[in-house]
Amino acid sequence: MARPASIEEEELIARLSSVFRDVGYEGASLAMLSEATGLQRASLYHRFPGGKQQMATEVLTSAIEWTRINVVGPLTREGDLSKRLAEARANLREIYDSGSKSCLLNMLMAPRNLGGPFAPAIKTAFGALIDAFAHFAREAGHRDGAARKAGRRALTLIQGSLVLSRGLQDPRPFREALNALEAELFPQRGEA
Amino acid sequence: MARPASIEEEELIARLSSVFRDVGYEGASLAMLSEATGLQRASLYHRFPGGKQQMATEVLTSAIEWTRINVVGPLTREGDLSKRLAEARANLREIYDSGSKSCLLNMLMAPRNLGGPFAPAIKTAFGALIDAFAHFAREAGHRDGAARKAGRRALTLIQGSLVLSRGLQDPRPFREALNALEAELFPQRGEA
DNA sequence: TTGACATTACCGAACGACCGGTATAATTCA
DNA sequence: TGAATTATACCGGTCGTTCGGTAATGTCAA
Repeated sequence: MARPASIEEEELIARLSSVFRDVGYEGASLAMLSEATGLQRASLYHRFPGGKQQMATEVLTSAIEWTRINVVGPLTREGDLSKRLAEARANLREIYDSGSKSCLLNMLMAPRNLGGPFAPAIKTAFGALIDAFAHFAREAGHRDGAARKAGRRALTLIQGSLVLSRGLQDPRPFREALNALEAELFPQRGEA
Repeated sequence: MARPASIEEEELIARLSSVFRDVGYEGASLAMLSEATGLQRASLYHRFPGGKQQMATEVLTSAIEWTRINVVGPLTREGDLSKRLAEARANLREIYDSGSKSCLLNMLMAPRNLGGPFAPAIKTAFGALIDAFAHFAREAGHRDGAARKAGRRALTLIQGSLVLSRGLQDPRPFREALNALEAELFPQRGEA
């Protein structure tokens, strides 16, 4: 068909993702993206005719898909609750490198802060994650309202701990947040 | 002395801060900063010979000072615990506009993600906030280790809720986080 | 097999626009 | 006036983007 790509789509997206996660959308220059991927700027435009914005969009789509599979999946499928939560937690720990890497959803929020091109996707992604956590909490014995609150809290803890861990350069907040998930999602003594 | 400044230092910093909070350091152009302040670029350089970086540094310093006075202060001074916490909460709610505005410390973390020019100040600021919350938790009856953990958790909730509230365009996570502070910092039945 | 040709992947060079920053003249007030 | 402040014009550099061209691969008829 065509000359074999020197870099496959998947790896390409991964490398672009790494840049956007590190420096954000505005901070990511074509020079950086070129260097990170090994492709010249013009070559990037061959793969992504829509330019930088398309790159970020595809990276974002890929990240959301990853979340759907590796977090929402375990939280909402059938099976042992503890195992499912442990799996989601392990996946989160890996992708955030124990808290040293930031969340793409947070890094892409800045551009034109409200109404930016990524805002709808981010909103949907956050919503899906909260729903998944809430579904899990519901299944774990929480009542509806409390389950939704627990879902929001779970995601709040994760996002906040990523901010803190990066700012303090200390993995502890992220680790503590992951460990706290169990207590957050399973009703404790005295809770409904 | 000199011609009366058409805009005072305090207001100037506030307007610069607003831009950096909205679009981050890389996203803030001198054109934006000029328009937000009503000052021409050259005038900004008269006030800030160090350029954009100095503007961001002074904005950051000002924000940290604000935090020291309006959050750390109430949390660590003497007096009724509930009143002090309520005051800190009210100040937080106001500066974050009920969750619709983002945290400067988070927005200035991106530039050269690790080892950036703002990283040390951010680290110190986060540390001071955690210490203040921990001090409060300790005073509220928590034991040392638990108090420090509660301090980290309090800041984690605030930062995470800001991320969520902005991403979801929904003030609820931030409001819930503020409301949760009491339960986080005061030992609950069953806790040490 | 071979040659013609379309398709694809990639790159070098250049574009206009805007970046952060500066020099200098005009303006404004004590 | 003289000092402080602003306004204007400009600088080199980098931004995101585009274009023309080259090399590699695939198709297919001869």
